Amino acid sequence: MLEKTFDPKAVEPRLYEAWEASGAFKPSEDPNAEPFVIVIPPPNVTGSLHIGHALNNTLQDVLTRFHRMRGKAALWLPGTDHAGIATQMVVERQLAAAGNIGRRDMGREAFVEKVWEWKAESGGAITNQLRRLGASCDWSRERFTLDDGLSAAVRKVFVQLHKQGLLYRDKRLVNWDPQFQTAISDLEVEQKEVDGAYWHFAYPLADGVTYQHPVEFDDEGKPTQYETRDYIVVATTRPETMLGDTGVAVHPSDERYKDLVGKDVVLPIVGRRIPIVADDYADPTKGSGAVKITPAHDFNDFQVGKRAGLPSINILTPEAKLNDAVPAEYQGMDRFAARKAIVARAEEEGWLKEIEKTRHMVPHGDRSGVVIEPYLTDQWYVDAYTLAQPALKAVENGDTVFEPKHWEKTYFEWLRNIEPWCVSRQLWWGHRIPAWFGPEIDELGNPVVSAERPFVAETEEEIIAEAKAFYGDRPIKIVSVADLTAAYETEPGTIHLYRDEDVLDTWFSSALWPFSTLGWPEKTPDVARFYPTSTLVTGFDIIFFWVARMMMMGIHFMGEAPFKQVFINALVRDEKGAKMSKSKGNVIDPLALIDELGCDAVRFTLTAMSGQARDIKLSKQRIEGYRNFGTKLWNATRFAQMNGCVRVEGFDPASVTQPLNKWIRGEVVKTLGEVTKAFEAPAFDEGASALYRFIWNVFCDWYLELAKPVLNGEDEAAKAETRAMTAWVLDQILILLHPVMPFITEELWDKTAEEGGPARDAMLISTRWPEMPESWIDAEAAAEIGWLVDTVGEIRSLRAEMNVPPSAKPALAVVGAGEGTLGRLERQRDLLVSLARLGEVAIADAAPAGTAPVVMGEATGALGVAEFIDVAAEKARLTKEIAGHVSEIEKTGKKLGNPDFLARAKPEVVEENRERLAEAEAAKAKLEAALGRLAAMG
RNA sequence: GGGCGGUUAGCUCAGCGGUAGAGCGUCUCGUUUACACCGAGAGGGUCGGGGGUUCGAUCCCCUCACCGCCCACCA
Repeated sequence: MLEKTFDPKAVEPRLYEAWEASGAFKPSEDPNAEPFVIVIPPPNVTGSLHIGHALNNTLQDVLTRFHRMRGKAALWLPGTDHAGIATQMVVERQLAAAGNIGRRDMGREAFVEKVWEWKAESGGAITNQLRRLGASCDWSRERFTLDDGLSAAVRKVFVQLHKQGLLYRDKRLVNWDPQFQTAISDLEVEQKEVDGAYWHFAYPLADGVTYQHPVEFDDEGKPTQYETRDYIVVATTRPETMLGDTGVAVHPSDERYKDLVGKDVVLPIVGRRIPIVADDYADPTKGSGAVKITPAHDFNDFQVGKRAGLPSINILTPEAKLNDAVPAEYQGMDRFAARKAIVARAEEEGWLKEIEKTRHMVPHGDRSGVVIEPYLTDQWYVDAYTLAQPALKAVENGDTVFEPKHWEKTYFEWLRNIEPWCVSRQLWWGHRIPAWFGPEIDELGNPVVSAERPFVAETEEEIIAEAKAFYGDRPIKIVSVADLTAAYETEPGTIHLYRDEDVLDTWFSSALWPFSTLGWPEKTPDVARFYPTSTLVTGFDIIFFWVARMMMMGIHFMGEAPFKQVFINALVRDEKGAKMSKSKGNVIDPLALIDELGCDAVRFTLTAMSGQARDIKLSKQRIEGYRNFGTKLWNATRFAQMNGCVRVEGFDPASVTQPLNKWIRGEVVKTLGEVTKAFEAPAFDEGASALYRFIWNVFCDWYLELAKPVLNGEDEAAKAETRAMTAWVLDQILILLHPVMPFITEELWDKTAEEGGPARDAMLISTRWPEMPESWIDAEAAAEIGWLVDTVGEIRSLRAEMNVPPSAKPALAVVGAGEGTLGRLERQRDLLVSLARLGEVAIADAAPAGTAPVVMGEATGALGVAEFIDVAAEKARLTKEIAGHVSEIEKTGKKLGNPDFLARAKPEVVEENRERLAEAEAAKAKLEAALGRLAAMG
């Protein structure tokens, strides 16, 4: 006999092990089985499971289990990401906290060693947590972005893209993170609104030039008064950048400055003469209309500088301190200290014209949190524009479909405006770029050590070969950067190549995930069988970072989009709707919830709430509700057990004769259809609610209650049929619920087999999803049980309203029953008596005195409640009910009285309304008759 | 500035062209041998405002308001 409640803690680890040991997590090797493939969004290898992972992975597991049960070769491929910058940051912090020397002092090799140590220490945590979630991943195929196979894929992709001209080295402005001292991509920049100011500076004109500047205007905005100026005003939010100014731009059509174009200003502090240029970028309506140009430290200015032929002067070190390109007194000064110093000096020297306080957006590194500097460096770029075109097309033409569909707009928006992707990072933890540099060759064929020439190949042998082709007969040697200077001196005739120090953006390797994990570039059976994958389940926050890039790389290298469907799941928030964060302390730990309420409850909650394609506000109360749902199922099974509802070998649901059993059979068919459709879509919430409704509100509330009198009755045939049916329905419930609540269902699958009946062929996880014919839905049985349920509901409601004590068993007289109703009444009499707690049930010609009316379809029941009747209360009740019918009659009557409605509405709608009107009129008549009798009595 | 999403019962949300729904909470009743992590019943909404289309609008269109998010923007 089952315990009173399910004990998840005792069961979960045991079942998980049993599943894994059985090989159920591996895809079927049946060559005829259609593949169903999901690649996991790889969590950070050193991370731990948060509620967002729990949601995302629950949905993936629901899909995987569902399709596995449907007979597909289901593969859920797990793995982890090395998460370059994030992991490096964690380890650096740990080193600092432990009072260790920093990474730069430690050196690259030692530092990377430390990171691997940290990975070894904490790397298993996240995958073990996925196991606790019940994730049925094929662990035998687990991958890590830095393992050998994936690293080979990364090298191959880098080299091929380079060969195809889709990956190149370029000197341009990048988003520079001064804390990590690396370039980051546009996506890793977060705009934050901060308090700032526009500082208006007067730059003096060179050579004594002056001009007339308008200072007063009439109503039409025409200048009425001018003043003579020997300076031009520019405004900036970053005063320190003025040290790098190489020009001032005005709009070509700006009358105010027309005569100044071509003239110079003398840059204060620096004393450099810089030209005033005309450029469309300058907006006459903003500020003074003149804008200072710092090509080396501003993205717009860089473009202006290019067009106007202005030089770029870099004034910053990688730490964002002023470098030796600025006057000595500012060298080595931090950028923010320099800002203050320059403003102070401007004020002192009288060229600070105005300070305009403002709030504006400033770029910050999403990991470091520090202000990003545009910085001029050599980096590797991917030609994202070219790769984006087929990726756009694949979604436009439906090869890949987003669910919900509106996310496609987001995807399109980004890809249509895509910029070159900077993929090199000045970090140590990641895939080292397979590029080596040698000296450039001048016109005379002599090496120029000061100019780098890149060679790109997968191996050093290939590099040497390429270098030979380029440098001719000279001896060629690969050395480390550290040894480079010494090598030049000791081996002057030799060409020295050294490897690029940088690593690749983490997302570069993630972009290959759907095929690199299958073994590509090797031609493995997995690549052939499992690419492209079926559904990607992920959050909208990484559509750009990851989804779009996988689409680009997948199509480019595999010739086919990596997924047929992209399911975007919501973001989980706390119950007040706030984003969870450690600093706010509102983080919900899924593992704590699993400990407390069981994995199944957490999974069901997340599944049920996943319909919200935006925010999920998670509350513990909700999870408790679904824990209760599990208990309900547990106890229903327990009830079945207590009543000998054992599975019967060869039982055929088509053979049942009892209306009750025919009815529940039809309900099972309907539920199977709903759940199957929902998980195929997928529309997880719909599947969850169909299951919940059927199991609790249909099976427990009605079928089992209606089965009780049968199981306690004398009719042995009906009893046997109902027992077998109950066991069968329970089996179907376990199967349908298994993808969402795998543990409790598997446990019950096992326990119910202990009570006798045929042995189980397999664990539930490996059991096939059923198929049932529509013909199992019996309309007559459904109508009969529907009638019974309605009648019971009516009587219960009436009893409650009239305060009939639960122990009282009033008689029921049925008036006006036709042939059909009499038959139903005969067949369902026992159940009606039992569920409505009635005494005698008789057929009568008229309602006896002292009864209250009950609508029973065409017939009327007269419930003998004389002793409980409070005439006034009953009058009020009847009057209220009649009023309800009257408003219904009015509404429907009005509709049916409208010729336009009759002419234009669909016939079935008109018919439905006619029926509704007739029913309401009949019910009203019955109740009015009862009210009349009551009046006569009272 | 551009875009996306939202506004339905006290709360959290379904529904998305033909009688307004669920869960939780609230109130009343209940020791009917599965379950109090339960059962029975009840109350509770002019579906954000205003227009329009339609025989009919919570649902489609327009518009306004408010909330949230994404992208762009540091003169």
